[in-house]
Amino acid sequence: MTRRPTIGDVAKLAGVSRATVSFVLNNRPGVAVDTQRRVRSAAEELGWTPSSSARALSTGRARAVGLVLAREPELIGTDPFFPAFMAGIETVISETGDGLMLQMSRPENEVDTYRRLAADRRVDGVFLTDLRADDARPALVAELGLPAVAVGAPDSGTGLPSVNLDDRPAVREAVRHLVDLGHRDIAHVAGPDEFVHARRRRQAWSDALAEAGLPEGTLLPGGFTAEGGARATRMLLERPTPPTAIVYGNDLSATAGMAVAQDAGLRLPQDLSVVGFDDVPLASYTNPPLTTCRANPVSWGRASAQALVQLIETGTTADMDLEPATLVVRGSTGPAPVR
Amino acid sequence: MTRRPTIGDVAKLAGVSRATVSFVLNNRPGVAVDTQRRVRSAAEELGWTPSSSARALSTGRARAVGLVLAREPELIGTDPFFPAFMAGIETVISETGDGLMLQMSRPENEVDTYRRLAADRRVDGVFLTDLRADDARPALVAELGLPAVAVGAPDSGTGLPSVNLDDRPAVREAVRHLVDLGHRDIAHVAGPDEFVHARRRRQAWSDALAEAGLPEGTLLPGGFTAEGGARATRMLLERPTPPTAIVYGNDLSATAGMAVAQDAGLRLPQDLSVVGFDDVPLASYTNPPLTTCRANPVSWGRASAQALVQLIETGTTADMDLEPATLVVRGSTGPAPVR
DNA sequence: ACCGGCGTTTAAACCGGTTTGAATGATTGC
DNA sequence: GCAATCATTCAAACCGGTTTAAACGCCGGT
Repeated sequence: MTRRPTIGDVAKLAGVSRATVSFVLNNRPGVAVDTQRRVRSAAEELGWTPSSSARALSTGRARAVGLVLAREPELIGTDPFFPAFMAGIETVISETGDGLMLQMSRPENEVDTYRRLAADRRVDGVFLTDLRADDARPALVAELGLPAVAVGAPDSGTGLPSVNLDDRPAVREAVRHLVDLGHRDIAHVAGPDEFVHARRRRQAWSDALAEAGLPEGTLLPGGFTAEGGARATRMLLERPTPPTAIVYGNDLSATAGMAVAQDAGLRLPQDLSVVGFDDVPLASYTNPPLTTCRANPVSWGRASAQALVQLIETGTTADMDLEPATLVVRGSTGPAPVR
Repeated sequence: MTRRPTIGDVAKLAGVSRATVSFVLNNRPGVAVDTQRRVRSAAEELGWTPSSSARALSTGRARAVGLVLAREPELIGTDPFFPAFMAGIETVISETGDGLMLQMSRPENEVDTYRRLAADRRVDGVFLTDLRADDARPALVAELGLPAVAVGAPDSGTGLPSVNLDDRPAVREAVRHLVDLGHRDIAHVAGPDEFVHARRRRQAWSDALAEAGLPEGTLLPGGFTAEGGARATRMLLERPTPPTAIVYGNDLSATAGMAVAQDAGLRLPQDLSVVGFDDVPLASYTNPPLTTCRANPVSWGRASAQALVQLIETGTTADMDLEPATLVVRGSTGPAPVR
């Protein structure tokens, strides 16, 4: 196994200095076209590619961005958001040859994870997802001098650029859809309240009820999990007057809720209407097909990556608002039962 | 914003040379304990952490491993395997402060992605997942001199160390379970045949039928997707004599299949038994709860990471076999209907 | 013949660590 | 008392790039 070629080898073969090779590589002006050709063909012949660590050292840029997934391990696999979001990031950064460093951590170690990411300088910037109401990370990245964009935290006073995709229109639309179908008792099985997006969905549900002139609905925590959704559904169905419709924080808890309701002998949607959130691939294949809200996490990842890259390169970037989530009506919602 | 401290700053503050600081950092023997203390407290005071790029440059080790996800974008979010697998990797590499570089690519660009990963030397080794029957990657990583472990390709002549988790016992168990329940016509809705693991599951199904003295069952492609599972199920149900049980390649297609069957008026499990694979979080909350096969992708990730780290550090590592997948019996399987 | 200016190229310093071989001072052996 | 040994420390080279300031060759103008 022969040592892999360095810039010096290329320079020698092309009969120029290392500086010239570097200039050509970064297509800087002021190199004769003939020289450029010689350098390029020498590089090609040797199969030379610059070492990223050497480059990182001299430029001070790691050419990588970081994503921290701070979820309970058992939740990690259940969320369709992250894979799609990462795919969106990738489309942007791979264009410039940048990399994505992934760190997973338990929520309680999150801060240390960011600290290490910053200390090592393995990344030039990070995404802040799953922002919580009282989140320590904005202050942390500011302290560390680490460029960061907040993903989905528009109303924040974080001082960070943020990329937003509004969940609320879809949820409001869902509630209106149910109201139009005659529902008057519409419950919500929410995600963990510390998450900004869970809270926003809850707020949208609550606002929409008020807009429709309805009293406050029943609210139960579902934790974005199947188990939580199932438990909340059981509790709702045990009430003296169960709701006729339930809006869930995500598809996972909605699907589990549907199963619980059917298990209790209810027919969907005749006896109970159900709405989810996410539009997971399975949603059109549940029985009945799940009415749900669809966002576009790929475009979200793409926009977030663009914002972060710009922030890293220029020092500033504008907030961005993506197309809001929309309602997808399928078979799990229907006219309210007559009591 | 003050420049972040370097090893030189620490050395000056501690009153020693940079070499000494480096020795202390890497706890090499031959430094007086008193000096060690001084260096450590100086580092602490300045909040110094070594720059990973500088380190990478001089040691020639990137201290990161790479994972390439070459899936169709629409499939990326549907597989519970990857997040869990990555979580397992993370538990191992984070101990030593290593990082995980994630690259997503379309299957057709996969080779280029590995090439770039190797050329940049951003990673010290890679995981090869989703191995296909005639896979170009083992030869590629050998050519590139890139350490790699094959994830789940035991029978291969790849020459690569591999970490395996046998799917087959669970599938065989599933078929036996169905046979015990009186089923004689057990179909299989398989994953893409180019994947080694999809093929293995199919083979196990087929072998188990033979072992039970049954004729060959009906085989249909389900592509590991909801849509594919639904379509295959429709086709199976349209047959003159539909199977009384279906073993699916994964939970996603199984769940979609259940919905299709119920939609066609079948009661589960009275009219049709269904078995999935993966044991996704939703599996115990479908209606009826899904009988399925459970592997442990977290431990798989952990073992793969250990193997890769050892391979990187020592140049060799032993193949490893993990505990095979097992059958989890729930409500979607029951006695065969009497015809 | 000399000078200024331009386009092109380069030597050398630098990024922040690691590593080697030698220097230093203290201890031991004879 | 002096050389040999040992533990400790350090100066300097090195990793493979980028960048700056200076040098070079060549041209036209006077």
